[in-house]
Amino acid sequence: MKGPSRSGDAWHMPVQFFFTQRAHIPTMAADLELSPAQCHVLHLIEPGKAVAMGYLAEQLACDASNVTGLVDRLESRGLVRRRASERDRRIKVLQLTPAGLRARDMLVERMSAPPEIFDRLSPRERQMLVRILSRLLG
Amino acid sequence: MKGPSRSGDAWHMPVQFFFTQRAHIPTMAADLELSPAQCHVLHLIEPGKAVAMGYLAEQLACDASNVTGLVDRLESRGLVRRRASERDRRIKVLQLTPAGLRARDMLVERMSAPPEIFDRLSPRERQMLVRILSRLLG
DNA sequence: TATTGTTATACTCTATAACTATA
DNA sequence: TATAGTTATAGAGTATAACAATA
Repeated sequence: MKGPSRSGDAWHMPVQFFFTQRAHIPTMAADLELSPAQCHVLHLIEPGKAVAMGYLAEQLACDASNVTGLVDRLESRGLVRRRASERDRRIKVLQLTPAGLRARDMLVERMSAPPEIFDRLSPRERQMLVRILSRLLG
Repeated sequence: MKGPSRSGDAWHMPVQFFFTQRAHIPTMAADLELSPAQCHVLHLIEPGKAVAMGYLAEQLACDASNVTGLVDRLESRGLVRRRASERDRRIKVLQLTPAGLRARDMLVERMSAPPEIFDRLSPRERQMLVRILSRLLG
């Protein structure tokens, strides 16, 4: 593919980037003995914070029943802890266990620097990438 | 989250970007009556080109048996065509049908400009994004 | 004998619908 | 009555192992 000339081509590049990244996930996840969906859940639970099941369903854009199964498996492996909220006992809140935090750290580490291609960016390009992606993420 | 100060933080932004994009896929795919995996396959089959099943397994980083099922479902919906290669009849090659091409075009269109946030980038930032992602993709 | 793709099997992911507990 | 999460069920995604056809 030639260098894009029309400004519209810029829109296609994130698509390419997404699918390329997506292809890396199964192998990376398998190394951590996780599924891609479980990786996504771990990433959504920020260290030291408690999040509700419903929040995960919202962020994953999936049905709540799905979250139940995902959390079942993560909990059975000791990566997250599930307990009823004190304010509203219908709500179940989740927290990373120490093992879950380690898994999440490895995950971000692996995904952050998967191939060496990042080294090919200059410091200025890295800075620019952060700025642009920040704006794309709102 | 504050703006990143250490250079290492730059690595986290693509991770954040990936999972944010991943969360958009199920809804977008459902609108096209496709699964995320089927979207990935369609994206890998470039218009007018024939690709082998094995190539897809390689690009998806998944087992070949998996590709059989994915292609079965895409073929049964008339989005791809599967035939034996003439040079080596062990190899099955795939091509988009006209319907498959339309689906792929809609897919890229939807993923390329999902939210209006792209408008917030200056022309120079867009250009920079293309250049940086091009290098990240090799 | 080696390679490409398929089939058989088992588990995970996912949505829909019905259900339980709490509000 | 409404909401948060679970359970039951079914279809799709995924890996492993055994297999068929071709080379």
